[in-house]
Amino acid sequence: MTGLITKGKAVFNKETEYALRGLVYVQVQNYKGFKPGIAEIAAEIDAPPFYTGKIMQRLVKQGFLSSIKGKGGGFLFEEQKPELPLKIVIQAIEGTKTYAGCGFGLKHCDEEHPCPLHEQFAPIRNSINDLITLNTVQSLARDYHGLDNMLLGSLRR
Amino acid sequence: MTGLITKGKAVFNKETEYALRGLVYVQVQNYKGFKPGIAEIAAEIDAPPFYTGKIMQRLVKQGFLSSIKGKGGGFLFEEQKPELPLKIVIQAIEGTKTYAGCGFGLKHCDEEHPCPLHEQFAPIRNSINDLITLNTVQSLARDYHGLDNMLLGSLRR
DNA sequence: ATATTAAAAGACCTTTTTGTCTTTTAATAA
DNA sequence: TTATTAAAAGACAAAAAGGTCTTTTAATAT
Ligand code: FES
Ligand code: FES
Repeated sequence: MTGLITKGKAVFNKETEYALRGLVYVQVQNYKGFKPGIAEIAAEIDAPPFYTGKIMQRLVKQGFLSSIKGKGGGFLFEEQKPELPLKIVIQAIEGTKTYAGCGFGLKHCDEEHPCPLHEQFAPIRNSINDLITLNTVQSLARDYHGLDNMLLGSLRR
Repeated sequence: MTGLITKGKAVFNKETEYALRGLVYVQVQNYKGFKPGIAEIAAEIDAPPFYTGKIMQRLVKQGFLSSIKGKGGGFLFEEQKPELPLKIVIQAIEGTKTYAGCGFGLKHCDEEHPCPLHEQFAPIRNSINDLITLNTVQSLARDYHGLDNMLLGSLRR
């Protein structure tokens, strides 16, 4: 039997999660003067190493960050580049229609053609959009300042 | 090349969308005294007919609604049953952890171990949970009262 | 130059999701 | 009883997501 009672869905897909965590980790290390490599990134963000490599390479190809091959190489953000909103990354991976459509799955979503969920759902969707627009890889990396581990017990004050 | 720039992700997966729309459509028709069949449901909710059949059957097996075989048959909600919150359906299909975890994909999500998104994300997640807990198949069906088409131009007043 | 290091490219594979279709079972109608 | 109708069951398959691994390319160090 397939379908009912599966594992449970996250907000973003795995590739997006790994990409976001990877980018933030790179920026955290960059702020400390380091350029992490794939093996280190994968270990620190708890992602499959080879898959992490593939994802990081895609991000470089998209121009989100730079990489250096060979000894002493790794990944880094060019300092002159503007901050990178999470939304840009998410949409590059999941498509531009992410969190833009009707929660009920209808073709059109607007005030003229609202589904029964629209009034309650639209503000939530707007909040999500604000969240991923206002937060950047850099702002999250700054939040991690001074922490040695991204994965557990992060921002306790 | 795979991965970057895909189609775009909806809030729920397809099976969940079809299930929710199908259930609401059945309830709308029940309120009018009809018991729709698979072909009609699929057409009205804009879903693949065979897949719709499979999904409706799973929902029956889960006990969310009843079905009657043979001539004059179709799907119906037993009137004595309590209203069915969307969340129950969603979790039966997508798993109980849906919209429960960290938006950043971390293993733990609580006030003691917040990721940099937690403070902004947790209230949004709570709103989503409220939305799918408070709205039921029946409440949405009542919202559709008097409408002949679930798919376009629905609740204009 | 040569060896070493590390990312890039890309082939390949597994699992999950989504979807199709045929056969079987149960109900009703003639 | 027989034909018809419609859901149930389940095999099968295509597409997408997730993941692995090998080979190639580019940089550095000796
Ligand atoms: S029409 Fe459904 S959320 Fe806007
Ligand atoms: S810890 Fe990330 S959302 Fe709560």
